[in-house]
Amino acid sequence: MIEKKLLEQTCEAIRHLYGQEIKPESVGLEKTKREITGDYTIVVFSLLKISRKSPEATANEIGIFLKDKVAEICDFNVIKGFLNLVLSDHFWIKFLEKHGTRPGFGFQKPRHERPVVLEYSSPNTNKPLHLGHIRNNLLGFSLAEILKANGHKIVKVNLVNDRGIHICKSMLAYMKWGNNATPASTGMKGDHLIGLYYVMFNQHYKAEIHDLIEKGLTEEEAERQAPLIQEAQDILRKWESKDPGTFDLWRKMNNWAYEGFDQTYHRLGVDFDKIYHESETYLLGKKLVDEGLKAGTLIQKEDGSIWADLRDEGLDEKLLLRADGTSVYMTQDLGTAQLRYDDYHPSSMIYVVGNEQNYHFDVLKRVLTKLGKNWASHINHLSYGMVELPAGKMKSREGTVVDADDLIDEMIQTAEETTRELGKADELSETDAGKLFNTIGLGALKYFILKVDPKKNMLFDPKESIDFNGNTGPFIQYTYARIQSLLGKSNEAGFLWEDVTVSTELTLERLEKETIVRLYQFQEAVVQAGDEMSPAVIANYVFDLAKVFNQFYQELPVLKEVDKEKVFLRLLITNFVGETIRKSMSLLGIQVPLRM
RNA sequence: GGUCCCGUAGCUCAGUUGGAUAGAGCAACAGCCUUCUAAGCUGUGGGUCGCGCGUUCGAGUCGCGCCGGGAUCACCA
Repeated sequence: MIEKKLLEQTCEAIRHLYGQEIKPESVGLEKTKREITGDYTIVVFSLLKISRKSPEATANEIGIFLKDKVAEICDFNVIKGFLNLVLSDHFWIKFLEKHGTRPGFGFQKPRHERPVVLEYSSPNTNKPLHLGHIRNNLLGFSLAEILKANGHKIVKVNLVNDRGIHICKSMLAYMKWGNNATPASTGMKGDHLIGLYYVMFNQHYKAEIHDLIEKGLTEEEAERQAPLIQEAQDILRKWESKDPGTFDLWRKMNNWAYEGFDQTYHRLGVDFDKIYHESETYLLGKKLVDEGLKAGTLIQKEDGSIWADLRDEGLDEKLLLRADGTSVYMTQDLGTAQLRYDDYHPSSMIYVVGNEQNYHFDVLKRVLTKLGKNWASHINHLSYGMVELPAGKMKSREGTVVDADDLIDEMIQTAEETTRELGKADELSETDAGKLFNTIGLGALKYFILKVDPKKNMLFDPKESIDFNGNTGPFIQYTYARIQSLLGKSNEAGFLWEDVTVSTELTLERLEKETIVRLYQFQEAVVQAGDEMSPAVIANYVFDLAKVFNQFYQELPVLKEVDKEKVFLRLLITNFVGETIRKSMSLLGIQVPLRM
């Protein structure tokens, strides 16, 4: 709001000084760099054509006008073409008093009526979740929180890919070598048990291919003719014809997977409002395709298969329905999109899906548009990059994946070791200590993943990358814990700081002001994160805030000051920083401990 | 080959609608616990922002062309 005022008054200054009208948007207003005195900077280079004076003279004239007209500006300085405006301490202190104790700060945006449907996670039921899913789940959950903070209603949706050849492979291996094992009989998580058979299938399948190639077949022939894959396809056909035995096993094994997933989701702290199953929705797309064919927007080839012709849009033809009438991936996604639209009439539909499917979503939107769905333009793909390991890429078939549950265990264990080493768990009960290790371990993991720009591929080094010092979750949690301790101490010491008000003459020290300025910018960071669909904005913001506060904490006494107003002011800042850290971290799905 | 994404310090990453001397963390080295939690703070060293050309008062940021890495272009999902 102060920005708006500065922009308007700058226009006023130009009208007054040079007799020309310009638009507020065309004024170059930005935050002053940290090393330079000032809070806001107006870049005047673009105004030189109007002023017909040197950059320094122009900046000076505008500065004089603004200082005179805007009460909040107490001073200004000019460096080359940069007009640095200094806002008064009084302005910042008033801001602190107004917002410092209000818990909802940063969330004053108007509510939106229509919801946003946000799909994330979307697991396959034939193997457990891995590191890639963790990035997906954390991004999805965090984005939901950020959008909520921006006034949106959110429907979190999970689309479970519970049918197809992959689950049949696990089923086949189980029938052959499973010995009726169950999660209960083996003590394994259901999804891990199923994953075991998926790996088993691939091992035997690979061996069969190898043998067939020895016998003189080409690789392609071998892959197609191996008995195991043919048996798996047979199971798929039985499933599609609803063969009772196959269907029962399918249901049983899928339920194991769901139980396993639920545990992992619970540990990660993510949840869903609605779960769609592809087995229930995969037929719906066919109807859309039929309608498109009748309307003449789709084409049918001689063998009966149906296609969308996207060549005049720079893409290729895309198969939508096989010759035998069965559906493909795109068909299903058309159907689920329509279903989702009918269910919620959302203002937008967001899909959190890896960037390897960029093309798929491009095509999905175009086909829906072709089918006359004008809401297709409201589909957004939050495309995130792969998580790479130091050893190379993750390949599920080659066993070079990082299992989600293992990773979480490892993080919590490392947190425990480090915490005990520092002697911080000594005074805690077993349950409290356990909770703390959990909070720290998961905080480290979540922050590490979320601080990276989603669209970029990222490197995950389990040994070295997970640290508890520096730009990490635990560092921010630690800052919060110290703040809580400090506030507790202030209560013990009997500071009735809610009764005090700060006089207008009080001046801010550099670190106080820097901290307040960052708090002021918090709301903007939330909006930006929402627009860019990037929790990384929040993560990097809150680290910056915590870092500045640690300096503040180190250099400025908070409770030892004699001046009661100073104590009050610093407690106000401390409390405000604490609240902002808590809120920011909750937008990332990260908990903060009261002590650590 | 077509399309899309990425390339910033030894490593992992930030870098606001193009702005001032490109920033953090890790790692290395040197300091700071009798003082609100040292998972902290301060300091030092470390850069051809992949390369080139262009746009302009000004380019890590925008445009074009190269180089390098990745993804995708399936009757898999």
